[in-house]
Amino acid sequence: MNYLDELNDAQRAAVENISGPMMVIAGAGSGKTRVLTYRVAHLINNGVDPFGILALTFTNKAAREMKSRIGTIVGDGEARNIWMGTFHSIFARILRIEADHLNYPRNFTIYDTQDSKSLIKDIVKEMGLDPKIYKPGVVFGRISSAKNNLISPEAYQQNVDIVSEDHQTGKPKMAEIYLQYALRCFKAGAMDFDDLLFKTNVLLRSFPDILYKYQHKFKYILVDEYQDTNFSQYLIVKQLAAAHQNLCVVGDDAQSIYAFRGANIQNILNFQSDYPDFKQFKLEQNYRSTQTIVNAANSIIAKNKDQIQKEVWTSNDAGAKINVHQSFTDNEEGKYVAGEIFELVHRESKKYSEFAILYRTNAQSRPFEESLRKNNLPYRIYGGLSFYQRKEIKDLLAYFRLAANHNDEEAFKRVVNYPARGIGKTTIEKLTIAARNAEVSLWDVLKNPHTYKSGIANATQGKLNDFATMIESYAAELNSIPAYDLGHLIATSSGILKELYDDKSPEGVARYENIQELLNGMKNFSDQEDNTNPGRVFTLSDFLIDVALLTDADNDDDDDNKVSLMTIHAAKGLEFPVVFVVGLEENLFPSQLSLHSRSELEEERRLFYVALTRAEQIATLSYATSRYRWGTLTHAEPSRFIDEIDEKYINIENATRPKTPSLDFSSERQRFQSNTAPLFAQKASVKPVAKSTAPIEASDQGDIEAGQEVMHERFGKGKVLSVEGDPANKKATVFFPKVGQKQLLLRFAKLQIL
DNA sequence: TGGAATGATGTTTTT
DNA sequence: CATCATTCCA
Repeated sequence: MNYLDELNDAQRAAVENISGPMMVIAGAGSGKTRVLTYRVAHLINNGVDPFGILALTFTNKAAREMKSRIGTIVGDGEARNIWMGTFHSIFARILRIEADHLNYPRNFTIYDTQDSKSLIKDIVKEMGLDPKIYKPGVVFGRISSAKNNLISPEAYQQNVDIVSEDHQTGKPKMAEIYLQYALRCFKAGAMDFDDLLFKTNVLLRSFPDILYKYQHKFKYILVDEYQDTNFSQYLIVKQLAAAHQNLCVVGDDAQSIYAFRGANIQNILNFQSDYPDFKQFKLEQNYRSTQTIVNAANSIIAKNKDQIQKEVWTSNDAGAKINVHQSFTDNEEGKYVAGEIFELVHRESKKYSEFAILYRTNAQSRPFEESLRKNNLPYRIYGGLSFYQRKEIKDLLAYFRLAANHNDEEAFKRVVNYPARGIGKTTIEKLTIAARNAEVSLWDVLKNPHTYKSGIANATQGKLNDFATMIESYAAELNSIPAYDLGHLIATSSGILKELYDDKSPEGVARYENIQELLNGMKNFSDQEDNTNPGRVFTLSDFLIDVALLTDADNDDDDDNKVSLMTIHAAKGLEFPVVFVVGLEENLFPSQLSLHSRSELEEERRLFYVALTRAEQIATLSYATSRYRWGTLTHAEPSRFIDEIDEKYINIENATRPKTPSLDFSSERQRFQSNTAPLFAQKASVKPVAKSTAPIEASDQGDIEAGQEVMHERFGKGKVLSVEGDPANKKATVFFPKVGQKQLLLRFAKLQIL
């Protein structure tokens, strides 16, 4: 049981508390994952059946990693049987098992956001409403938040407050759209992301025997990132935990950053009233970051009103001050960050994977990509347009989906005429009209043109029949041959592969490669071994169950040595030695959409807190005074969040002369900027701070040879062991008592001979 | 019916 | 500035 020795008192207490309701408030970097992992292992070591443990995480990746770490303690065989995954994937699994209770097919389709919006667009059009008023994104958001608050279409329609609100915003038909949307999803045998939680609630509420079954199946329930659960998730957990009350929730109110999608911070604050006899554990010691970073982060979060009192502290070194860097444009910001990374890599032999660039919005990644590429710095972008959202991938997946579920209309519309097979707009229109009149699916009309009087010409009906025959031939193999074999067959015989192969444009080539990549992934999927069931064939049906809920973060090539670029949301739960938080400008971070209310601004502030606390050793904050936004150059003010950090933790890097009306954005300009005008001239609260340490005068690199004592800016005193390489690229191996042996390029390392 | 050209339109964050 | 969507032409 030596794993208990690896825990501090608070962590250990949480791990050893086996039964009853409990809440762990875990400050940033306080070893939350370790506690969760060890707690599950501890349960199993104390005789709890892994099949009876339900552990809900925020990402599939987190679940996978946790499972394998538990496996190293209790054995993989045991760990595999834990029900561990995201809310969405776990309850999708349960919904498939129980689908017939809800009159859904077992192999129901999961609509992603694109599918949902496309369906809403159709509905708005069919209802003859103005798509400018009923924008798909807005309508979808409204429906989504209704579902997350467990408001059914019927309840929505009857809710006076909601309906009058819709009238006030000029969208009186919202309730009807919601109703139609739910109906069409049902007819298509599809659930959207929110349905996976909503329908789970329906299932548990409407069928007491099913509720009973899962209550007694899951004797121990753990929920990670509890601060980011919404009402729908909260109620699922509450119902499931009601019988045994062995519920452990872990979270940090200071890191709640998903209120925009319905996450309710009240869930964490209300835990006490739901479970009056609960035990609370606070993890307050931070093992991740330097004192400077921890203290700076604390000084920021202190500005928020809504929070649970806690004191995050660390016994780590003080560490370097947080640099605050100003650029003139977004492009220069990119150059600056790439330059810093280049220098740290060469001067301190850091690995690329030790760096992260974090931004507020995905659109900000471009200048960083360019600069990194120019400097030959390998990088990986997380998020953005996910692999699975690319057109070519969605197209191929749509064939899979349609084979599994002929009523999946979003898939149908996507591929019925792609690649082009002479089924045009008018034909689709005829199909649609007939389908809506008879309240059946497009597929039904296609198969029975006479019954539904589609009025489609014979020649065209022939083409439709060919299409149907093709899809049905795929369907016949769905549960028999390996996923890869059928996937490859579909990609080829549908004509998609040829279509993309013939496109020799760079984008076309990239698309072709993406399809290949998907097929490679399917090959891996098909080839996996099921230890409990040797010889099992992993079919396309199996593949489809997983694929809808996969995200980019689940791609496993993160062992490479690359700089990470991602939004702060995507960085949650991760940590890096060196972090750049970029684009710290008013109206960008905090986002201008958040400025209307205190609670939204507080969420932005928590987001900033999350960003800063990702850093272990070095954190740099960066902003530009102007940047391209929707095509035009716009002026930007430094973010208020910079002002909010206690100034003793930051180091304002480059003072600049006052802004001039005539803007010259050439990079040359940086050379002029050494002048004296204080940064934030118009913001009285922050004053420029002198550099904490005098820069070390670099000695002429030619003089450095083995045996000498040298001084390094960051590593301190050291001894040169050897020097090698051609004169322009001399590399020295230096031993520093503080940090050990390092290889340094003399071109970059500012070494001073002592 | 299909493809190319032109216009409008929009940027928060994600399972 | 990009993507998308609609329109226009062959």
